[in-house]
Amino acid sequence: MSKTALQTFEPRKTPVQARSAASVQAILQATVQVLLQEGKVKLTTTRVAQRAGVSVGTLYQYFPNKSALLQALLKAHLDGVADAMEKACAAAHGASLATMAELLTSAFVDAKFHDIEASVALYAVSDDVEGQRIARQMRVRASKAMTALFKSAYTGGIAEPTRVAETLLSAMAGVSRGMLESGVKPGTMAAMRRELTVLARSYLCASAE
Amino acid sequence: MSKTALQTFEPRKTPVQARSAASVQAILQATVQVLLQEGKVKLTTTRVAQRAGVSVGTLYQYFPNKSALLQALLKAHLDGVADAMEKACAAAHGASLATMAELLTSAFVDAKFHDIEASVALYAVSDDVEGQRIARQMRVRASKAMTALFKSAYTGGIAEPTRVAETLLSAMAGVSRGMLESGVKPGTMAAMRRELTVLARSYLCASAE
DNA sequence: TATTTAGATGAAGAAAGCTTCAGGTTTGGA
DNA sequence: TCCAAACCTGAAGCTTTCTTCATCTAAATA
Repeated sequence: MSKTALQTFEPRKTPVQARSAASVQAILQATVQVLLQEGKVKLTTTRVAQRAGVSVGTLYQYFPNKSALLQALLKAHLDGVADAMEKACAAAHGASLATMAELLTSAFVDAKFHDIEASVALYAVSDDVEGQRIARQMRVRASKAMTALFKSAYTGGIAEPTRVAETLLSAMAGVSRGMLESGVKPGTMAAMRRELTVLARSYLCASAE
Repeated sequence: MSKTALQTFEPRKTPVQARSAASVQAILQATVQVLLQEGKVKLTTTRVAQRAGVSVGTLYQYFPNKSALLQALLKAHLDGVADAMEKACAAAHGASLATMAELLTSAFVDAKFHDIEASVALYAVSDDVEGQRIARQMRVRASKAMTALFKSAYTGGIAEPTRVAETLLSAMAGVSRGMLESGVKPGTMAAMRRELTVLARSYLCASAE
């Protein structure tokens, strides 16, 4: 086994006492804060530790390296989104396309805007090579579930369910991103939700044979 | 004036001989290549210069710093997209919503996929703080033009042209990104073009009063 | 209470990158 | 041909960051 190629990203130690669990939480939150306020280029392990109120050594006790810290954060976030989408697909099984559109957009928006700060901050992380891999996994999970859902459609089936699923998912992701990156205002958010529903519904219905 | 705050991003020197113009071109292309093959974290000025076949010193003769190099690349790319969108809006003025949908998606896809390598590579750049600023400027230009276009719609006007413009633009961006980041295959591209047109047309028509 | 285990600390080693600049080469005009 | 301007070079200074580890403190356990 090559020495350099093998790089573990597993946590070095799992917290067993309450004290250390708090440290880990503080570190994760601090990472989001630093990402938002300083940007990814200025994110250093020392700075994160400082803001979390712990020492660098503590950080390295739970995360083997800086990259693992960022990946853990991104994975947790995207897993949440994928979970939400799968749940929504299960709930919408057999419904009409219009209902599917509503449930899917609701689930996506809720999941993505649940922790707005993290969502915004993590865009900076998702473009690293490893970040892209994680994002892709999430897309695969979601679009698989959506494809299966479309096949179960109550009225007029969709000719190319996979393609439609991927397109719709990307579109929702794009619209959310556009909004998150240009600053979310409470009022605008409700409007976006509506637009996204309109978009999803009209696209799905247009895709039905 | 603060010493640190003032940072110029203007080129240090403008090429006047053919030799230097070639160097600049080589550097820009090399940047894309390094970005694609090594990723942004491993992109160093030395590596870029090496791949371009020049020395670091030469690089710094035309770009005041690493950030300026990346920004120049991103700006050129996004300016191209914004130009294309404005042109398409001018061409579609007064047409039907369906025609608008087709012209807008065509323009966007053509511009974005004109230089696929650069498009893919530059996603990694667009998430830096300065990159986001540049991306925002492009979005503003495009959505302004689109808003004006929608107001000129031949049949049934759109109630909230600005919101619809921003939503559609983000959706197109999202779908393109999804495709570019998961690897473009020639066949799939034509399909995506169709899906995007369907999406745009159905969304625009659904948004008409 | 004594002992062991978990957790925390932060100075410092090591590595890497950005940027400069003094000096060399090429080009184009006079 | 000769000179000035444009262009190129790359070793090295300076800074920054990651990561380790010997040492200390707190908690749990017997």
